[in-house]
Amino acid sequence: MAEKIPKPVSKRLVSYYMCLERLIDEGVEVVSSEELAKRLDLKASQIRKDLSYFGEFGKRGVGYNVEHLYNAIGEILGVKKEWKLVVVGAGNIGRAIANYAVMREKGFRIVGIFDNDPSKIGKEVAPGLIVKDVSDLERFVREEGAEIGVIAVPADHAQGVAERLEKCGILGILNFAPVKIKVSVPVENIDITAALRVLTFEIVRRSR
Amino acid sequence: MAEKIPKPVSKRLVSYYMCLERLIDEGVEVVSSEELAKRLDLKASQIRKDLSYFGEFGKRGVGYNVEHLYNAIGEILGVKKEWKLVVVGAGNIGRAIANYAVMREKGFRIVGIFDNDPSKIGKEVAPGLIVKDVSDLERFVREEGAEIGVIAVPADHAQGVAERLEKCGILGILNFAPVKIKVSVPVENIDITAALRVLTFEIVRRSR
DNA sequence: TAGATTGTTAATCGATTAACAATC
DNA sequence: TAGATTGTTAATCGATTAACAATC
Repeated sequence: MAEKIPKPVSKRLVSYYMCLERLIDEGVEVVSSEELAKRLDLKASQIRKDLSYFGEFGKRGVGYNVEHLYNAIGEILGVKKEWKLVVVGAGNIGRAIANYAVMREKGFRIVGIFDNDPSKIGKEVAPGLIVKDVSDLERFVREEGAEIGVIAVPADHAQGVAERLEKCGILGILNFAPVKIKVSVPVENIDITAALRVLTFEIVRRSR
Repeated sequence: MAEKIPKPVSKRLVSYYMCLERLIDEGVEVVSSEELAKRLDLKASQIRKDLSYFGEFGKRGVGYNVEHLYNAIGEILGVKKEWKLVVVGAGNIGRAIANYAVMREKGFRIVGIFDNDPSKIGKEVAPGLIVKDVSDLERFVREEGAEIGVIAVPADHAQGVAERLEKCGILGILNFAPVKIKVSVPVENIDITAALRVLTFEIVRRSR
């Protein structure tokens, strides 16, 4: 331990967590790294290695207690807590996020949504969620103690919004704008157009 | 050349393409790998190496002609063409995709959207886009010659939908459901909840 | 105890980067 | 020509995997 954790581990950790959730639903109580590997299309040794960065969670000769491992990974991922989100941008993506009920179930609660378009401000875009003026962003984030900022504004506004979020104490950013954001807090990017381009590249490549 | 292309190259290729688009907007005519690297936060030698898998695009001592490289990468990515998409699932995500105008501008045209919920079928969810019964999916895909399927259904239906799409000749899948889909065509995954979990993991990790 | 499966080490594999000859 | 920057090789770095001792 105290070893450096390879970057791909975090994504896999999330996939382990989701797989264990499913195993709990199925009523499975104990699972081996081999069985997990089969379900996730990975190597068993990779799963054991990944887990070893965080501790020892299994019983030799037996496997992993599903519920115990699930809780342990949940702890590592910061799942316990309810996270408060603000969404900046009330266009298509912002509104879809605001209405994406699954997030709430998983512990991500949207506490505010903002836009600079006067025709959008004041509108209720999801049950109980009224679009606020983005000029009120900083005050709101501080008062509500929001921790995650979701950027759903056009590309040319994304960096500016990110800097504002960073300054008022946001801990992490989920960015839907197709630009590389430079801030000191962690950023996760979701770029639908980029994903489509990677897909068409793969399609074109295979057809040769 | 004829060398195996590392997996991360495709994502970077897309980022080069987007960066060159911006450079064209800025009126820049020639760019060095050094300048590109600075903008994308990469190493210049990585960019040169990546490009070398596909050919020679620069002039030694000079750099790359922005427009020429842009077109060359566009060719590699399969950008020229207009791609026809069908969206399966007319919930929040499906509808957001249907309304995401940016995609159309980039050459991704949504030709159909499907659901199995009778209360949704027949509704117009985007200008000119009426939700169709998913039982009509196969016929429609074949007749329209749709190439890309977007899966925006709940996790437990995703694999089934994917297999149906595969069978009727879809060339690639963009999957929003939080499950690993097993088909022989290329799949790109977008999982918002998973991205949020990776983000909170990073937040929790840094706070230690 | 015998069989199974973990946790961990060491070997392998793949991707990135530095360095430099080629050449504009 | 001299200076700059590419394309490519070889060295380095990091991640994955096989193998196995530890142990349930």
